[in-house]
Amino acid sequence: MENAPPAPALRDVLIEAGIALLNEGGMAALTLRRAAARAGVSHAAPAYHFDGLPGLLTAIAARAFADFSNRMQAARDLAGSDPFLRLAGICQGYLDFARINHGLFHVMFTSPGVNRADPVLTPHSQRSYLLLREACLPFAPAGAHEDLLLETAVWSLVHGYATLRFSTLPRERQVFGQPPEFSALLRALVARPQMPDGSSR
Amino acid sequence: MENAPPAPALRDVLIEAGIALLNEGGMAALTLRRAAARAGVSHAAPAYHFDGLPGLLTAIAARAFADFSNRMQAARDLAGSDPFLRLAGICQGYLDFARINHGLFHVMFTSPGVNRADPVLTPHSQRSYLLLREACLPFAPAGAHEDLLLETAVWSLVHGYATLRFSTLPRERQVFGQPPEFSALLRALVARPQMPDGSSR
DNA sequence: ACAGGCGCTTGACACTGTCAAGCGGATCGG
DNA sequence: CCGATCCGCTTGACAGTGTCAAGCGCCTGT
Repeated sequence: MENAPPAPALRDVLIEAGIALLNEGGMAALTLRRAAARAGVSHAAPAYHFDGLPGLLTAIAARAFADFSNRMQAARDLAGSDPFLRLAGICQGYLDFARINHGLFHVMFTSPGVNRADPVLTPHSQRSYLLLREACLPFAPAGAHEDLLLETAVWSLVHGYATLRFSTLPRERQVFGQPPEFSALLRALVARPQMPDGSSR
Repeated sequence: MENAPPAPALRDVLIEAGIALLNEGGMAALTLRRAAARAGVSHAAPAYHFDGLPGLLTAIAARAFADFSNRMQAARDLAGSDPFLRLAGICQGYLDFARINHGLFHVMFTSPGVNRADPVLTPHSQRSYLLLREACLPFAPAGAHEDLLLETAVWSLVHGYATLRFSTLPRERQVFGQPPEFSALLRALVARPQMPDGSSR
């Protein structure tokens, strides 16, 4: 009578248990057996819902991309109406997510085992890219509906910055000197006067 | 009498066995026991030379950074004397390495377990960064001996491009449309007239 | 000749992913 | 109301993994 949970609950519980393990102990702590134990089920239960460890990783990546998109979208909407500030907001959401969720970020982009062509995952990752693409649109050459070069440049720049800044290198002081803020890099890349109203920043 | 190998030979053999495993079967194929078997020694031999699996990964990363630097340097020297072409050569070497050596690239930058503060590793990774920094120097504002912003931007751009292009996404057709060549992205970033002789390309 | 240590082996342990078999309860056809 | 079916999960086993302690052989220095 009362609204029964339509989707199997254990599946979601296992995903959240996996994310918790990832946040606590990094990639090495994420284990099918540990996720099962944390969910209070037997050690082989995850194999029924996911196709092995890659399946769990893929499901975690899908959920992570959803949160990732939400964070970018929220930061963009908070930035107001200026096109550059909106794009910078997207990037700030990107970087905040990478800084706060090391483990999830690693699973999403660089962990082997994730099936990045999974039909459940791809809509979420595409939504992330579309948010960035949309924010790049005001800087497209004429009235074009895309600027593949700018998209790729911003996407590469923010992803590389996030990786080098938060993921691979130990803490701060990673390479040489204090690294500049990202918005300065973005401004160096997006300094073209194609804005609709002509405002220069 | 004859020149005896001064350094322990097994250590290097294990490193090369690990690299071979990495190239053949990716990250999942790299195992202490398999590297030992391929080197023809017992399963616990690697533990003597390296501090566990992280130690082997770190040693592999050190050697990989050396090859990485050599490749960038060779591509730069082949590019002639034009500053932009030299910087583009560095980046081309960077991207070629990432394209050809998926596994090593992953170990160098994003694999957990590598001790990136290891005193054997850091000189090699710093040499890589110094090559890029040096190639950025002609574009520094005045006669400055560094341009931290440009360095970080180029480093982030090329690393993000390499990651998104060769590593995370399945094959080609990864995002939307055919991605532009990297040199176009680089040109969008490095379009400032600070060149010593004033030539615009 | 003898002590010592370096380089490696042997054997064991806990832990991992994966598979086959089985079980319990809900659902449904008769 | 009964029995079959099937979903969701458990149980038990297996090979493979990293790691550790103990030990062995050989080479070196004294």
